[in-house]
Amino acid sequence: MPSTPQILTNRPKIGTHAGRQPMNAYEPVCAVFRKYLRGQHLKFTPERAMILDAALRREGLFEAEALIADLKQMGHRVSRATVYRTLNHLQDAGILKQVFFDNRQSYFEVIAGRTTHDYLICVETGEVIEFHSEKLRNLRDQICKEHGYEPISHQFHIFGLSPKAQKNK
Amino acid sequence: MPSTPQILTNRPKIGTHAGRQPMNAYEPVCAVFRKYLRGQHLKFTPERAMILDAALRREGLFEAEALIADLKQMGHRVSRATVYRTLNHLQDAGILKQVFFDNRQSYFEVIAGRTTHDYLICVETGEVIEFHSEKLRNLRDQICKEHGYEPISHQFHIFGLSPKAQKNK
DNA sequence: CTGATTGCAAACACTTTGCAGCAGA
DNA sequence: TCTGCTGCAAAGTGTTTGCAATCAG
Repeated sequence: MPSTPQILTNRPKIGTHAGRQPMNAYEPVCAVFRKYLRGQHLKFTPERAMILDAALRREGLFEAEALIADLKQMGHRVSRATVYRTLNHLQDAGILKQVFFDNRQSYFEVIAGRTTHDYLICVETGEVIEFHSEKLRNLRDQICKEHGYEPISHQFHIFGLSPKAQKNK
Repeated sequence: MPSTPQILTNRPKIGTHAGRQPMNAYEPVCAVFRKYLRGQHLKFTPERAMILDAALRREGLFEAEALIADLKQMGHRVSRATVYRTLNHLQDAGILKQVFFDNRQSYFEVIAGRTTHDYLICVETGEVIEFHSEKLRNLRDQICKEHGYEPISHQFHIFGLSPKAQKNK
């Protein structure tokens, strides 16, 4: 385990990696995470910092396995178990959202400091398009109100045929 | 395997069962299924008939395991494998829809001859409320149009706190 | 110091698959 | 008859868990 004490509040230093551009500033989100951990009497560890960092470098949806691969490629040795455990904490902290598309695995998406997305999935080609709709959000809140629910999050997946798939028919 | 030849086009006779009221006429949906099977050069078997029947007696969401339990309680011996295989066919035939809520299992819902639902899920109590929104459907079609997609189906899950859960806070 | 954390491997739970015998069409 | 179907048990897979050693606060 690399020796990275409080420095981890800054983005962990890594070698060349997967070539994804950082989408979020690491520091502010890390602060959120640390605050959450403190509130839960949990600890901020180098492993958790690395996992958060790797997640923030991702764009759009990703699977736990992909994150594990990223970490390995960055030269970080973190066990699967720790990644899964941390992903749950990041979710509870409101930094990640877990998305369910199929029954084989779940996906994650960074939500802290980003606009949330919904998905258009092509059932033929597997293409996934992200979109954001204010109308949808309003509709969601309205539906919650009608049932006395307090909205927390939602998932809206549309399955259909992409233009490409339609052409191939 | 009970001897139930073409009679299976009518609802299979079963003993007392879970006490759920049949929601769909069996015959018309069975006709759809048989047509689908014929088109795919697949066969209509007593097992498939029983599974379809059990599914149609269900209301709202159900898990594969629940269906297997229903079948057992009805005194039908059908293997897990056959149930899973048949659920896939029923989906392809447009009779069932598979729903993904969590990463542990998938759920199913009968859609043939029923209005489709979306769900409000309480993250505290696990309560699930079904609702239907024409507005949502229109929004879905509009979003598809914008991206050149041809809509097939969708899933809209809202996670939040039910009135009961809010009180407990 | 003390309780939370980590890695490892085993355990889990749902689902899929290979195969030999059976049975719709 | 000719495929497809069934049940069984084994294999798969993503995820979780128990445990002993380790570490953050």
